[in-house]
Amino acid sequence: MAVVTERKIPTQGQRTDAMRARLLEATLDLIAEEGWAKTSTQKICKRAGVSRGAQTHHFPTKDSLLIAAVREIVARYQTELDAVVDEPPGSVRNLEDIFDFLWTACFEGNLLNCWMEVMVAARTDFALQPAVRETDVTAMRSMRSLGDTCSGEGVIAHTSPPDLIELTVYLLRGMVVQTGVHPKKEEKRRLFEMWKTLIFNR
Amino acid sequence: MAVVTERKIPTQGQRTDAMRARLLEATLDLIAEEGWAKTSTQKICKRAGVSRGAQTHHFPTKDSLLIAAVREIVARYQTELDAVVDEPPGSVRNLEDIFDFLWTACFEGNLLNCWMEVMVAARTDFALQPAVRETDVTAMRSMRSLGDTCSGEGVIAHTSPPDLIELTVYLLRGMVVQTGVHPKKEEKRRLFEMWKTLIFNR
DNA sequence: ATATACAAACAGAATGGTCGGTATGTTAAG
DNA sequence: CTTAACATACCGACCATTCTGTTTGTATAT
Repeated sequence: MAVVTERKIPTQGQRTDAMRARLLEATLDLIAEEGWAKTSTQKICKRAGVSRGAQTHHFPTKDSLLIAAVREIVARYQTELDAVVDEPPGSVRNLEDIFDFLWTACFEGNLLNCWMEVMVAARTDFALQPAVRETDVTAMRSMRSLGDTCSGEGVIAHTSPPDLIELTVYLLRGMVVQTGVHPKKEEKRRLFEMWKTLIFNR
Repeated sequence: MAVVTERKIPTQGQRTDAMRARLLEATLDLIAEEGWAKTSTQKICKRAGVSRGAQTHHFPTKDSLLIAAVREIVARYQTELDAVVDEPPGSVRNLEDIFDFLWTACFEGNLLNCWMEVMVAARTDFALQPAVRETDVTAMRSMRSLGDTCSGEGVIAHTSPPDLIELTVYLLRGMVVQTGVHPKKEEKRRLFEMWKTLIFNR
């Protein structure tokens, strides 16, 4: 009844949060390392150090766990995005800098690899498709909006910064998939610089 | 021993060829419809109307069948490519026409969907990776070489037609993956036209 | 006759889901 | 404050299904 500021034993809410976080972390690791298809609930439990009973308690079905993982992926990506938005507070952003951020966000870490796994899987998994479509639409909208407030330098007729950003996102996604089997990153970097040249250096 | 020109009963070579073709056809259909992960040997046999014994005879392991399917996919794509190369015999090709061909080759049929399934799967499937890498490299080389003999119009400093083609391939691959969960093809078409504008109309 | 093409049954492993049981946390009455 | 009643967290085993690969047997082509 009295206000208890410190707790020695974890409350149930904390326990659920911790358990869900551990399961999601293991799920994302497995998707990144072994791919979507080989990610089974049993492996997830083993990796997370969680009993199968606990997993089924928090996520009754495999789909519910995977959908939660999908949302976790885009949530983390959105976090990276927000950090960029807030970095220069109020300053005018450079479209070229946004391109470079998209590049690093694509090739640092394995979030994008996870996301490509998810998108390809969702094409033929109708239970997964709504969540993937919804999250991808909002993420794409966030990235496009990065171009709303940037300076208009390098803009050519009939091209808007948001459209250029979306184009770049597709380009980078195509690159990152191919990198999975043929990791020549420098070659991709060269082509990406050429793409920037086409836009900015006329 | 005598030369037999007509055969009422199929020779063994014909039988094997027909059986392998049926199995590969069913495999490609399944990859396109249900995705790589859900493509099992049992479903393949059922769809091809082939007993499991026959399948294991021609493809002792699942990997051998899938690798054959991988090669079949690029072989069919290469066929489409060759048709374009031979179409205007000796004439100078237009780079913009090549772009349009890449677009249609990407969004007509489901070969590209199959290929994206394969590439994503190969990232974490080391048994598959060599075949996928090899076939992808040769296919990319073929596509790049389409730009060798084309007219140089629209070429900007430090950009060569082969490089522009490779960039376009990555872009289209990123688009086709996203189309699997969000089939707004007209929007992609609009962006693709913008892409061409950036390259050709300065 | 012999090698190949095909068929069918079987084995062993892995998967996702369900279920009974136990421990721990939460709440409210005495 | 204690304690009883309840809700939630967690555990491990079981089940039916599906998977790949092997093996044994039969038919057909050479």
